[in-house]
Amino acid sequence: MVKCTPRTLDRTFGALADPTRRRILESLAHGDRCVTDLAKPHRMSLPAVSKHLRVLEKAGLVCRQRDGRVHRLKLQAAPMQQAAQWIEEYRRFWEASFDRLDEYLNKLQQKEKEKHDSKK
Amino acid sequence: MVKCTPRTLDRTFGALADPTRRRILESLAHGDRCVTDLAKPHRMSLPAVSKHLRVLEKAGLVCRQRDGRVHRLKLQAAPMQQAAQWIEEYRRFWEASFDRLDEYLNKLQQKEKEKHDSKK
DNA sequence: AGTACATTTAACCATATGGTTAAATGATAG
DNA sequence: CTATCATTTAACCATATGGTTAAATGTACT
Repeated sequence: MVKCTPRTLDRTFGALADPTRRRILESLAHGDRCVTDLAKPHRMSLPAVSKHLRVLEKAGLVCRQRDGRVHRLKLQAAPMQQAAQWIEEYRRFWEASFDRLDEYLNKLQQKEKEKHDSKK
Repeated sequence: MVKCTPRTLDRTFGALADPTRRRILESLAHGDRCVTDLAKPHRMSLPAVSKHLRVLEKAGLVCRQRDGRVHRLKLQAAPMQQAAQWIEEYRRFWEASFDRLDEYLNKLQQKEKEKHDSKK
């Protein structure tokens, strides 16, 4: 269905591994923005943000539409789908671990209850 | 529900951004393995694999159980859940883009058909 | 034409990453 | 006790990453 080379996953996960870039994507989820606007909330220089945008662009997570001198950035979430699919393969593992956690917590609660009962 | 600091996501996505580490996780999905076994399929030295394992361990994606001189590595997929949740926020965007792709492909097909019809 | 704005490029720096080989650690086997 | 096996640590190297400031580019305004 979705073609997925390792390189693509490298770039996608790599792009998502930085908090600044994730915040940029979050901004873009609320609508297209230009570079300056995207940079505003971050305490770093414009060129730094510009670099982050290039990383996102190379990962295909963002595209850009030049409109005069302002660049309008647009979220392109499609590559995330592949990442999500990759992760999805492991769902049963974390669900299993939560089942074990549940089990553990239930046992703990049971013991507490028994202790409480024995005091009466 | 699931506590999720940015640091955690950094480490999780960062760990997943390397193909060797993803292959290691895939191995571990089939069962626990020791370091030497995990290293075998990779064309790199044991210390290199050892480093990757430490990255995975710091990200909480793997835990280790020393049994004599062999270390038994075990998959711990729980941190992936947070990553999956983060990505999930963007599902509507990639679904929207696939809708647009569908639309586009349908139009294309329609045009082809018209061309074909006019030739008759 | 000249100024101001949006953005990138260039040059640089510190630290992180991914790999190597050689040596150290720690456990097992003979 | 010694040799061997599993693994890590140390020291090193090349390249990547994430940031900076200063200069360049390209567009808009008057």
